[in-house]
Amino acid sequence: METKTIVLNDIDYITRDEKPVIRLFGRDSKTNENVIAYDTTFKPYLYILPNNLDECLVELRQLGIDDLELEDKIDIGVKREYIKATLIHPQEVPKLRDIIRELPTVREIREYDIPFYRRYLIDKQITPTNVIEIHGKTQDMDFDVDDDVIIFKLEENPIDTKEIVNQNKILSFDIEVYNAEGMPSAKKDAIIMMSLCGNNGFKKVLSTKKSSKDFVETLPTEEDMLKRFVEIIKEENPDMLVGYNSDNFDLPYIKERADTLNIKLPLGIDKSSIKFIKRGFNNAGLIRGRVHVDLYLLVRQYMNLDRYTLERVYKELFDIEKIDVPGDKIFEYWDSDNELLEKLFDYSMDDAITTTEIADKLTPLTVAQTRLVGQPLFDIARMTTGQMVEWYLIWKAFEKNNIIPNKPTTNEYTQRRSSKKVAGGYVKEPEKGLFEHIAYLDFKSLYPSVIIAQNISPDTITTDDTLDESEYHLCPESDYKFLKEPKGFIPSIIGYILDERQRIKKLMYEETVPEQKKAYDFEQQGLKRLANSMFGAYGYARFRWYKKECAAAITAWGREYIQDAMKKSEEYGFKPIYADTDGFYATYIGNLDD
DNA sequence: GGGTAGCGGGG
DNA sequence: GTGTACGCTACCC
Repeated sequence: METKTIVLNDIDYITRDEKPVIRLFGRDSKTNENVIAYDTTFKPYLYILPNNLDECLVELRQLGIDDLELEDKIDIGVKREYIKATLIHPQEVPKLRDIIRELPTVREIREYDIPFYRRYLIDKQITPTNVIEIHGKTQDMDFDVDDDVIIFKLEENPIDTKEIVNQNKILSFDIEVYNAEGMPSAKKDAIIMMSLCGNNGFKKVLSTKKSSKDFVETLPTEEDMLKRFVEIIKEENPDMLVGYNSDNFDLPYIKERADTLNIKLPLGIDKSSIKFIKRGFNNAGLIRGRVHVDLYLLVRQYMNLDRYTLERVYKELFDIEKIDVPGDKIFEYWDSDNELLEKLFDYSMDDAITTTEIADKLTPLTVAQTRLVGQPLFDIARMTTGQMVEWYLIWKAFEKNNIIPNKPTTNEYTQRRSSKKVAGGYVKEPEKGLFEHIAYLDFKSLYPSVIIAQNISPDTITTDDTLDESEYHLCPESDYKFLKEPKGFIPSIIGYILDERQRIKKLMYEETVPEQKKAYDFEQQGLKRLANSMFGAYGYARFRWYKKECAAAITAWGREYIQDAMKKSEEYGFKPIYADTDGFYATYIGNLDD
């Protein structure tokens, strides 16, 4: 048996002999070769809570489901016995679950909608972007792959070494398109330039026109340009392919152009073309085995701006104006064949360069979040913070033997959405006037602290009126009660996140190697975001652990905390003049010489 | 006020 | 893909 260590970039599954085959895509951490490790042993499953265990087992066997085991799992604080039904193929699950759900002996089904590759990552406890140790042998499989890709058959579970790679190789790309008739259409408007820029210094603009600029490479036709584009991506073999709005513009355009010109686009490690995955209201451009990140989505998540154009974002982050060519004039610059064309080359190059610079600044946080949440970087880069919280909790639920709550049905979802909104933080309108000796006092992570201190969790909320007052926390402004013991699922996880953050911050301050110091900084930022998003998630209608009462209790206690703090400050000679949620401004009116 | 249509980024 | 989906603002009645 051989052992390899790979940086885990991506994961999927394919079907062979009607059985699923998990594929881990990675890069050998020593030789840098591309590796696909496959696992034929992993099977899909779901949980069934029976009304009548024995009868239910009979009914399931009648359906031909005979790989059945009994397992104790905790459901929102209550231990129950579930039937774990293991199936052959993931695509059976949606078909069978509807039948199983309707069986008279079945009370409820669980964990029937966890994508197969995510299930694998969770169950094997391996994390994308980490270094993974794999055991098995180099053995061919009928994957269509490039010659230099190593195919590896897993014979044991992969092991997460927890080792991380601090610097990812980034290659950004951008295209310019002929647009004499307004927004271009890929059916008729050619791609005129394709720019590429790596964080290793690689810079190139491909075009069908000539230039004296050394970064320009001229190709005879658009077809040749597209082929060269594929070639460069294979040669550079980056950890991350980055574009700006590339999910919805560049990649769809490139794909449609290739289709129109009737040429192949073997960008994936398995020689596959770009695929589009429907995610919400827009596409995600997937290049198999490589990680495509659309920076626009990260920028939307991390920055709060009036507009999110590349220019605006670049100015905000670096305080430098980008080379500008008005979008609707691009075809005029192209047709000019004079210095305007030269300016267009510069503009095209600059778009890719700035994209790389922004990526270098923002993606380390996304990679840190990937490692915390344990899902693929491709997915994390397209998740909202609420979804990240959910997948983090799903991972933790597995660790703590908690069964995962179901996603809300459409009915539950619309009900939640239409129900009255939870009251927010306390706001004191600012007092008019000019004040001296202003102090700002605020709570460090107010809501996470409230959740922990009051043990606010779906599994600790109680309506039991026989309890003694000493046994629960009573929420102000309402009669919600939360048990003091045992520690709730979510408070214990937030507690862990906050402790972990303190530990990482300590490491960060002690660290002397700048690279590592930065890595710790991104990790603690990721943890902070996770802790702070937990409150919002309680009120997010699509959240599996949604609990309006918890959200309401958190803000109610939050209001109490801040108002108490304001009162207390008055005893020390302060007069609060403005407050919002977790902090307030106060003017010092006591004697400063005291 | 409640409801829905439209839009973001990209050229 | 163990598919089915955002969140805000403008404008309407």
